[in-house]
Amino acid sequence: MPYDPSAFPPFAVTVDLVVLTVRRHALCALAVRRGEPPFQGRWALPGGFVRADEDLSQAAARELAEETGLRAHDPDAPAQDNGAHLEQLATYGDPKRDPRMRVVSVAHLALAPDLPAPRAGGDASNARWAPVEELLQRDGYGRDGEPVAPLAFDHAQILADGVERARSKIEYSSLATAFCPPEFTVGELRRVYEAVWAVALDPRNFHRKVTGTPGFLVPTGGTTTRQGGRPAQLFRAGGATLLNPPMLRPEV
Amino acid sequence: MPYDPSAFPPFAVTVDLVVLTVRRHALCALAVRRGEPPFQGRWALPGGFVRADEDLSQAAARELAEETGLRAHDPDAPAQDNGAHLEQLATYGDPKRDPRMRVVSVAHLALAPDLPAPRAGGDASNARWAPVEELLQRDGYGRDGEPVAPLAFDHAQILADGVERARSKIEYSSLATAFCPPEFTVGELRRVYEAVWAVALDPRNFHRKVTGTPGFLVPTGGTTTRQGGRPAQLFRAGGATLLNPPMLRPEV
DNA sequence: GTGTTTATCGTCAGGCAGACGACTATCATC
DNA sequence: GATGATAGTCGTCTGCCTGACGATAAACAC
Repeated sequence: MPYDPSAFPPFAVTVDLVVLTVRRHALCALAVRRGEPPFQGRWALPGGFVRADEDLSQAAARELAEETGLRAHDPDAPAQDNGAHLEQLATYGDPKRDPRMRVVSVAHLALAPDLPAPRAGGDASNARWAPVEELLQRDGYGRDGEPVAPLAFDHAQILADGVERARSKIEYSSLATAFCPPEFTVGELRRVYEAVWAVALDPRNFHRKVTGTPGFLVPTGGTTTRQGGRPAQLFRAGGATLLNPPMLRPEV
Repeated sequence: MPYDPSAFPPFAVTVDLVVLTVRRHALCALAVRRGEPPFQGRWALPGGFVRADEDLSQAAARELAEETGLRAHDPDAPAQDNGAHLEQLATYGDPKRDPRMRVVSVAHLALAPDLPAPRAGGDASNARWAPVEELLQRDGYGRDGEPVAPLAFDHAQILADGVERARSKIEYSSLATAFCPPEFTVGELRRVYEAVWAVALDPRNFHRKVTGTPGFLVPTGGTTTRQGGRPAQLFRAGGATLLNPPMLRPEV
């Protein structure tokens, strides 16, 4: 391939974000309403162009901060500093995925605790957390009665890929703690797994597994009652990132 | 983000290939020698520009065919038709990764049986299979005495990521069969695992595991003696793509 | 106090992996 | 043709982990 600037076509490169959180026992993703064509008025994943001097991960972190106010977590920093987990997901480059021009989108996956309220550049009506199950259904009505239209572009595929990545990754990594506040109980962690996998887990076996895996959880000494019932021990995420042996997802 | 063609910088988009195979009990990758600057004369991963009307996977399949003659395997087609496995790996977009201009490279991972001889556009002296261990070492000498220089661009990182993907993916998928010819023995499959993981596995436990996993291997009825010793049963890859429970990689 | 809820500890049986013995079937060599 | 080397295949045993589930503990609502 000789070097000739005219020999290759120019592309626009964007980052799109699959931002996941657990709200009211359901796995939810951040969606923003498109303000202009194409797909005007439809929901889409947040994202934007990569700037000329930006790395891809920098662009993703910048978009994440713009949309949610969350600082991106350095993937190599184990300490839970309330930043969001951010990792590259996959790249989508079908020539027809954007009708305007040739756009290659590098999708990223972010996992965040429930805390933040959406703010799409300050306009809350144009951003929301929606259950992924609702965003991925082809048509019909959401539970608030609003008609559901598929996500813009190929964002339904991107979201599905991100959800699948999250579902499989909490099996063999400690990533589920990224959905939790800095201190959390075993029950809260279990409800994360239950929401992401959409299954019910035995509380006793779950407790044995997570407390018995070295480096997964570190007790902080405190206890709390957030759900009624017996007070629970508080934990922080431990240094371990890989779970060996993994958490087993129940058969479907 | 209003639509304004001048609002985003133009990028060149390439695909780079990590093509892995197992040769002489070692995991090897395809490397090509660069014919022009930058990094002239250095080894690099094969790759090239994505064309204006091509999807990313099409571009990767085209490059793979140009470099090796291998047909890419449809990732959704379970039948082993001697095509190579091809999947997207990750995307690399550091602004300084190519000194000439802003290039975003969508790396792909290909796994192939040992059969093909390298042919970089017909010029065999500019392409070779090299042990990944040799390609990844920072300096020193290869076993043929030739001095070793690091791969061009960020290709050492890309290769390392591809190798790590392959190493982890053969744990929980039947992908190791992609390194084997259409019909193979349990011993040949075991040597694939041993080469990719660089470990020794117990032949008896390995045999029990792979023959006991439903859908992993299908006996063809034939037997063969390729290594001296008792003739071995021949198998084809079964329909299963996910191994449950997974193959366990021995502790390091 | 009583019932409800959640957390935590224990017990038991089944499945699977690692370690390793034993036997089989071919080839090379004497 | 016997002998050893090489490689494949079948079994056994033990320990660990998981799923199912009983029991106890500590809060709150009434």
